[in-house]
Order: sequence, then structure tokens, then C-alpha cells
Amino acid sequence: MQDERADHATRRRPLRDRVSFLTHRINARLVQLCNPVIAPLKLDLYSSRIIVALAEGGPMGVGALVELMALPQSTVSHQLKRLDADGYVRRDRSNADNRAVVITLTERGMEVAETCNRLSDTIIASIGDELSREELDQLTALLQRVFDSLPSEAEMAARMPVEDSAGQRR
Amino acid sequence: MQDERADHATRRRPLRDRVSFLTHRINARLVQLCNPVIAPLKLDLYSSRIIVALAEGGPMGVGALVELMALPQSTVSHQLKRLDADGYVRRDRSNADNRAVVITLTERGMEVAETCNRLSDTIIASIGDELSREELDQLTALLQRVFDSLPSEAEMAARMPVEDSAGQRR
DNA sequence: TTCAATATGATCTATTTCGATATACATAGT
DNA sequence: ACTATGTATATCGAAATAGATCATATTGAA
Repeated sequence: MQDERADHATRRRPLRDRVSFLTHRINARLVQLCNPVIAPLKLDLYSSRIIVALAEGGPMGVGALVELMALPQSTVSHQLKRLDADGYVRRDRSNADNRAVVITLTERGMEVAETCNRLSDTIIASIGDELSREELDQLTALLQRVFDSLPSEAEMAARMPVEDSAGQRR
Repeated sequence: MQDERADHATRRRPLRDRVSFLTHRINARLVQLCNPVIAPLKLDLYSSRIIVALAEGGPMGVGALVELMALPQSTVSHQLKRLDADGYVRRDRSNADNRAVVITLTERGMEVAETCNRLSDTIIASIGDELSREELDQLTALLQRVFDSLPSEAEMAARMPVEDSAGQRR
């Protein structure tokens, strides 16, 4: 009669100990740390990651970047427009499919990618002072599984019907 | 002569395997999943977490929330103003220190906190389908250590001098 | 007491975000 | 060919973010 709940339910954790909150906190801190550093290049964490992705994977379509970054399509589109205006990428219509746009790093973009990677290295080095190589690998694997486990938007809406102020289902 | 680098340096990981990127990705997906669900309540992930924090820890000052959320002070201030306008919190001058403001959940705020926690439960249940209890605990501990290992803004600026377009140190 | 230094939040403002919608092209069905 | 439907990206506009600044309160030193 002491614990009638199932499986994982070992009581609701305090906010500070929830994975979802911890990822938020780490991310928020990273924004505060990194954005000022790369602001002189007219970059932020979003755009710098897009640049790193392009440096790593070569030219790719907007859709691929949307999938990778897990951001709204309109946000990515804006970022790319700005990166284009600042001379870091080119945007060319694909000749295979004229709807699609292929994003390519410019020369300057590739240089900046190196700077962004050094920033990333700095952060990772800091983490590496605290975690062993094995722990880092473990963490990486766990985070990947967490990402993959997240429900789709459809599942989400089904599991969490919220009522508005008038008490109507939405 | 094959690996002259030190310690953790086992080559730069691809973006997808970096802890900092994974936390971004998880977070971005959570925003996309959760915000639509709580939008009818005029909440988002930030404000819902503030509410949960207040429900858990009782009334607290703005500074404490800034520290907890790791967000810019002005962002938190705006969120609280909105939460006040929407009737979820009260903001009272502390009588111990007249500069300080104490944030308290209203009755309605406490109700909504329950909804926010159920949303959180839904997410965690989803993760719990993939990770065992032990893995979850492990992950939580690792993430906490990651957060604590992040450099201060001063250390950051020192380690990452970036030059602007004119080649000047900043 | 006076005043400088510091602390706490609110506000101002430029920029960014993102849902909704539009555009532009592609493919399939008739 | 012509319309319908689908897919890829851009644009629009309302709202949110965050750096800079302001207003006020507290503390402490001379």
C-alpha cells in the first residue's frame, strides 16, 4: 500500500533534477556565455551551429538544416537570409528540384566555421575538466536516446489535452 | 607520432555528438512540443517553469528566479510582468529590503502549476519509456555536473578572444 | 550627515523568433 | 493541357528576447 504507482514513477522530481529542466539550464547558460563572444562576427549560437553543420556536412538544403536544428522552418529561413547578407553562405536554387535551395558556405564562412569550432572546443574542454572520457561518451549516448524518445507533436496533443479559460477542449 | 594531443582530445566530435548541441536539440524539440499545448493558458516553457519553481519552493525573489532559470534578468522581469498581468503571480515589495520584490503564486497560479507539472510528467514518462530508472539518475547527475563545469563569463572572454572584421581584439 | 559604491528590478529599444500565410515549383489525376 | 494536391522555402506581423540604461534603495566610509 505504499507505492501503488507503476514503473518509473518514483515520485515527481524537483524541478532542478528533471532532465528537461537541466537541458534548458545548460542551454541558457551556453547562450549567455557564447553569444557575446561571437557577436562581433554577427553570429549567435543558432547561426554558428548552422555554419558548423555546413562546414562538416558540405552544402545542404534548408529542410535538412531544419531537421538538424529542430527549429521552426521560418526561423531557419531567417537565419540563412542573414548569413547570406553577411556573406557567410550562398543560397542557390537546386537544379535537380527548382523548389529547393542549396546552402553553401562561402570562403569567409569556412574561416568563421573554424572560429566557431574553437569556441565549441573551449566549452567541451571545460566540460572535459569535470567528466571523464567514458562519462562524456555515456552522456552523449543517453542524450541521443532522450532526443529520440520524445513524442511527436501528434502524440503530445493526444496525451495532453489542455482546456482554455472557457473550459473548452482544444 | 599518431596522437600528440593531450587528455580528452580524441578528435573533434561531429556536431550531432556534442553535448552542447544535443542539449540544444532536445530543448528546441521540447519547445515545439510543449508551447502549443500550454499556449491556451498564455504560457510557454519559460513561464511554466517559473510557475513550477514557485509552486515547489514557495515565494521567492526575482534574483533567485534569474539564478534558477539562467536567463537574462530583463527576460525574467518581463515574464513576471506578464504572469502578473495574467493573474498567475503577485509581485510585492519585500519589507525587509525595499528594493527587492517577492513573487507569490496566486490561487489560479497554483492550479496552473499542477497542469504544468502534468505536462512535465508526460515528457518524463516518454523519456522513461526509453531509459531505465538507473540511466535517468545517471543522466541527471551528469547533466548537473556539466552545468557546474561551465566557465564563468569572465573565463570565457579570456579563453576566447575573438577579432572583429577589422582584426581588432575585443 | 553626506555621498559614493553597490544592489535590485523595471523599462526602453533594436533585434529575433515563430505561427500563419504566401509563393513557387512539382507531381498526379483526369 | 489543366486542375488538384503536395512540397520547399520565403515573407509578414505580433510577440518575445536581451543588452543598455534608468530609478530607487541600501550599505558603508569619511
